[in-house]
Amino acid sequence: LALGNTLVDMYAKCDMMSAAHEAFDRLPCQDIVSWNVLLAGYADQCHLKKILQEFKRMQSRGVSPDDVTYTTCLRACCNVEAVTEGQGMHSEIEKKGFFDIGFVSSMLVDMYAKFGLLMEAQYLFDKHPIHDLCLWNVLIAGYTEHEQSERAFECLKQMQSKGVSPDVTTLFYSLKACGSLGATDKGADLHMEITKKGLVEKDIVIGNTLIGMYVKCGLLAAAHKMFDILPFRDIGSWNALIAGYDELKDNEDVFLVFDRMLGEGMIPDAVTFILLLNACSRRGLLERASEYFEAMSKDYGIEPTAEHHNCLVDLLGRVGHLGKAMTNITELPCFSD
RNA sequence: UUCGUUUUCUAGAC
Repeated sequence: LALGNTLVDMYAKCDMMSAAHEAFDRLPCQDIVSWNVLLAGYADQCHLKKILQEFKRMQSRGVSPDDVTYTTCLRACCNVEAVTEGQGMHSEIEKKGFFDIGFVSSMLVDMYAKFGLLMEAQYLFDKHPIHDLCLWNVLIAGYTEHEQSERAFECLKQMQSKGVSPDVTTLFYSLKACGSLGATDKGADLHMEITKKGLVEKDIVIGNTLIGMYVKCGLLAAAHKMFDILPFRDIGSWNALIAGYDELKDNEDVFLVFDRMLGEGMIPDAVTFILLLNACSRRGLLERASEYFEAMSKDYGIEPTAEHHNCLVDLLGRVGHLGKAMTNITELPCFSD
């Protein structure tokens, strides 16, 4: 049975849900793990209805949900912002006494935080007996992502005073909080701490986040210096720098950064083109935008998404071509947004 | 055998 469960899990993780379901049906009997891996597959695919349906079905077959089941269902609710369903799961969790389990509670707090229901998130955090690193992180992330970075800092302080030391995730959000508050000094402190721990060498993402932090603080020179001292650079590093030049320089230097990037053999991604198109939009450069838009799919095989079209429509509107903007909108494969 | 937090873009107007 363990082997069969692994098979279902493998299909589910490859997003092959029909194969997963088939493998599931072929099992001699379905235990709690079988159901859990099936549900996890649907959770990742954002099929909430399907999940709730299977969740009911497992119970009607006499299998009662465990802590893993609830964490999975919460993740599904979180993914599709299903507040009511999430609250329903929450009350079942409390009734069955699963709340104290670390995985369950951090998912629960994370869900409420992502919904922007931070009072509820904080309340649950406070009443939880054990504040592990992950529970702190979801709370800090919640405050940071909802314009309450001061509170994020308070949490960070409290966390450290309780002897829990920040990990990479904590530092990501702390840097983000510095950015949105323009807290340059705090940012520089964190930078030192990160350097001391040798994390810049270990994790490119943290270096990229530092670039972003300096940009948000309006310090382009510092951002550029950070970029220069990175041990190596990925597309995220370049994108962060391009974003910085876009935001902090009114001239066309941002395009020079892009050219330099190409010169160094880095391949742009979808985000790069959103940045470039936005940069053109702000500067009213219709010609250049059209060139980038064309090059994107032609030279790099990146299919334009709604975001890319948004940039173009915005630009067309800005330079007074509302008619063309309309044409662009109506020509979209789908105009759901 | 199954579960939790992880960077880079996300405007404009007021």
